[in-house]
Amino acid sequence: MRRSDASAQIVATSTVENYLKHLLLLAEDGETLVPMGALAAALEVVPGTATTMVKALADEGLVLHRPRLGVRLTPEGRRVALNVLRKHRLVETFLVHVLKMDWAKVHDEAEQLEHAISDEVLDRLDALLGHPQTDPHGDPIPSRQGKLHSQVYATLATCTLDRSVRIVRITDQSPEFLQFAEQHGLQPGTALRVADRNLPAGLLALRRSGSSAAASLSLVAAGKILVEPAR
Amino acid sequence: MRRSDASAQIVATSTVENYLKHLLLLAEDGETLVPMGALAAALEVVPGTATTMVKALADEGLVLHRPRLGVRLTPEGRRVALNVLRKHRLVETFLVHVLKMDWAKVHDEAEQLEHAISDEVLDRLDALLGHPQTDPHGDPIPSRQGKLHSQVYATLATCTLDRSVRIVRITDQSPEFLQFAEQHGLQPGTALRVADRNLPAGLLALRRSGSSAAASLSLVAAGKILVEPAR
DNA sequence: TGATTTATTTTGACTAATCAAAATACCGGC
DNA sequence: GCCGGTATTTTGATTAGTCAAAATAAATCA
Ligand SMILES: [Mn+2]
Ligand SMILES: [Mn+2]
Ligand SMILES: [Mn+2]
Ligand SMILES: [Mn+2]
Repeated sequence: MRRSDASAQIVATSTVENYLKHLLLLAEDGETLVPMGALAAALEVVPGTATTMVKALADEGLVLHRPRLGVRLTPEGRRVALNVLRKHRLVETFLVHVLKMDWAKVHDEAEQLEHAISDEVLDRLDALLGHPQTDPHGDPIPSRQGKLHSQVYATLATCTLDRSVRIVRITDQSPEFLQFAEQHGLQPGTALRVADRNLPAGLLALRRSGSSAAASLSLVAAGKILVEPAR
Repeated sequence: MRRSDASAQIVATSTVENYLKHLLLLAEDGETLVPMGALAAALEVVPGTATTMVKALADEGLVLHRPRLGVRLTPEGRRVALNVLRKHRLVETFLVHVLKMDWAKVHDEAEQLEHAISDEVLDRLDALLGHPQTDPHGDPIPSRQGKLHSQVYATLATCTLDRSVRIVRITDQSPEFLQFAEQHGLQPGTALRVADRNLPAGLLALRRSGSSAAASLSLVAAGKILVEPAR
């Protein structure tokens, strides 16, 4: 007795939710086929496990499995995935802005909470936080209607030299990197410019706006920091 | 490689946490043996399932199983159970006081969240809420140190006639009863008195303090409302 | 005491999720 | 068109948690 009309709420286990969410993160557009190995790596399971699970998800109509080629979300799977991602990012925002938690710790916390909060709590959190567009790391929060407005940005590794830019997003969510970024004041909102790039050395020099303080950063790290033109 | 010293955090699944929490609720003192059937009923599983699970918990040192007599928490099991109960009741308090949710709905919500929040989030919620002693239903919140101060109260069914009393706790957590109680202003803090008791009819008449409004209540319902002398 | 009822435990089977390791398909190079 | 390497799938086994139904123990009644 399976239901699949629009009104029926899918009852997904947290394992299923995690598979769908990671598929969304690995192919935001929803068209690209995600290779099984990439999905398995993201979920930290062996490839065989991912294959088995994906076939089950395909039976439920949540994903499309092209054997040996890859897997992608169906519209229904995407709907569920967007809702989980919205919970994840709103929870992170709550933890940082209301509970004042360290932004380096909230990802792991939200990894659990995203499966435990109801849609009603989600809505109320959203209202309490003033309907934020992005989470503390600058990651866009899917709208209630399932729109994920994901722009393409330059990074500190690619932006124009000596042009003032503002940090909009940190793409490396690991506690280590976030801790490091915070210590150097590299957070969404920070205005700065790249004073110099030394490609052979793989280094670049930063200058904070309205301050003479300088800092240097590796090209690899710089590539994880998305920016937009300031002002 | 099992650890069981004080510093080691037990890694309990949410199933295990639910078993331990319900054992605590069924025998707050921690001495009484809980019959297997009572535990199974509370968890909504068949008795055989409870027996199997209890034997596993006994192997982990979380409960003491006296075959055919019943089961009770060990000190270690009680420690875990108190922490889960603290999470449950602080989450309920947060949902009502901060997110303004209906007090009839928060129990089911907290049933999931109690397994998803970390001890750090717990502490921060506690601070945000001003270290509350009781949840919205008047249920006592175990302290961080694991003290559960559970007083013995009179109920509206047993308290002195025509003496002004204050509601301190509603023991029936079902949405239906809580909804009903709210509609009649029967919430912790409410001051009132029992104007009359008609035992044969199983009815009693209430009079709200500072108002001439009267209401009648069944004895069964009245027994679920705990009160203390007002003032 | 013996029979009947009730509570508990045991047994066997099932589902979801996982891993290890073997089998298979596909790729690029020659 | 075969060969070796890589990615994927398949197979078989394991763990946590559950139920149905049979077996057993204990309590109650005659
Ligand atoms: Mn998760
Ligand atoms: Mn984030
Ligand atoms: Mn629970
Ligand atoms: Mn409560």
